[in-house]
Amino acid sequence: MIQKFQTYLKEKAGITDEQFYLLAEVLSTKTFPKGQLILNKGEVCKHSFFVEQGLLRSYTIDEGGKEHIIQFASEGWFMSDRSSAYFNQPSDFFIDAVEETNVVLIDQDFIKRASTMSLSFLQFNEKLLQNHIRQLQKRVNFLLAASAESRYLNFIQLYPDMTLRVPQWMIASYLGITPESLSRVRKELAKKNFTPR
Amino acid sequence: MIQKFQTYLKEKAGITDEQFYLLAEVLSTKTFPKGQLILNKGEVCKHSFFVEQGLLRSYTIDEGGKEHIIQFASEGWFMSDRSSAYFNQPSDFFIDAVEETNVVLIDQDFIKRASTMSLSFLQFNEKLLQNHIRQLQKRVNFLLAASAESRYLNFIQLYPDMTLRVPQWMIASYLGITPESLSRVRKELAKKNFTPR
DNA sequence: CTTTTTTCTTACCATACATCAAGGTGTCCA
DNA sequence: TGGACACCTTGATGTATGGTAAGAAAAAAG
Repeated sequence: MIQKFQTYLKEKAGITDEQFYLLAEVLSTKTFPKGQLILNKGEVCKHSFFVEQGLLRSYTIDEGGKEHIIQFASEGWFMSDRSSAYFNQPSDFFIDAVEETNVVLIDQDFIKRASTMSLSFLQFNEKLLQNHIRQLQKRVNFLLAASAESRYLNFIQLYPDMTLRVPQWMIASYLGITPESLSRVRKELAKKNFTPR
Repeated sequence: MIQKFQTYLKEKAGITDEQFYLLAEVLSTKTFPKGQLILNKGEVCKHSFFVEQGLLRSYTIDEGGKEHIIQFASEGWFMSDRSSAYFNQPSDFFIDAVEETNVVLIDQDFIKRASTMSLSFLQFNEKLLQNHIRQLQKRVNFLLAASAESRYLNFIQLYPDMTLRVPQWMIASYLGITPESLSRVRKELAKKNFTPR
């Protein structure tokens, strides 16, 4: 199943159906059951995963054994350890499937082919990187500046779908607080008659 | 003064002296006195600044009037609001000069010319973006996972020069703690006979 | 369905870090 | 050269968030 990916590339990167047909040679898909580990820390990340259906997360584990979620990716998003793939270095983090997930596997070969084939793909790729930087910078700023409560409010505004699909303790981990604290934050918000959804 | 920039481009991006000569047309330099505001929040960032000499910082200011430092840039580093420049959007943050600073002004025109002129420049540019992402991701991870003390230790290890040139309250701001807390963290480290430098 | 496991909540207490306030040290420059 | 100003330190106290533990609720498994 690579439909969404094809549509995505057509809309965002100007890849025609003919071009996609040629590129598809080096594409494959894979389905991971819920909970499946996809990238282990220390491994070199060989692929970027485009999520057709399902939900992935990347995370680190600290010395105390605590998980810290770096990123989620649901339908129409990419997941990868970019640094690991690009610099061919062991990955700093783990990737696994939060739900059963169907992905398109994208390797360096695909990127090269697509870049040579289409200028707009090259530009699209840069745009992806620029967007990633912007998103990370905003997150750093929030972690520096905002309270647990406003980080949570920001999260549910940015990712309303995640809020419904992901267990709360993962959201807490993404926000940099404990599940207990998030529970308390939500209780406080409820008091102030805040209703999500 | 654009010597360092020329050397930098030669070494890192494979730009020859002849190429540089051609590109230099669209370059200019500027010197900012200590404390000078270079980019105001809300302005569109038109340039990337290559620091020849001196030190810049970018930061946000929250509703409470508190500053949060996003990044430092000393000799041989770039400073910019990439997102603002790339997406032509108002900047989210401020940039100013921590010391008197001499910069090379780089605009989109330069990037375009250099990219057309040299494939290796194009690649170099992507590498810059990839590096930026890696650095930001590590920072997010530290903010999620590490205590004030270990964030500080990490900082002085990564940026020993900054530690000497930048007032402590700015380091505290970068780390996401108050100057008072940083002072106490240092006191504790001194007790454990930790000696920087 | 019933059982088992995971997730969420709540209460109590602990702690890291913030805030406020004051005093000390250095640096700049009039 | 002396005082204004920026920076750093320290102490007393406050607060947001963490840790632990237990039970409730929900979800997954059998």
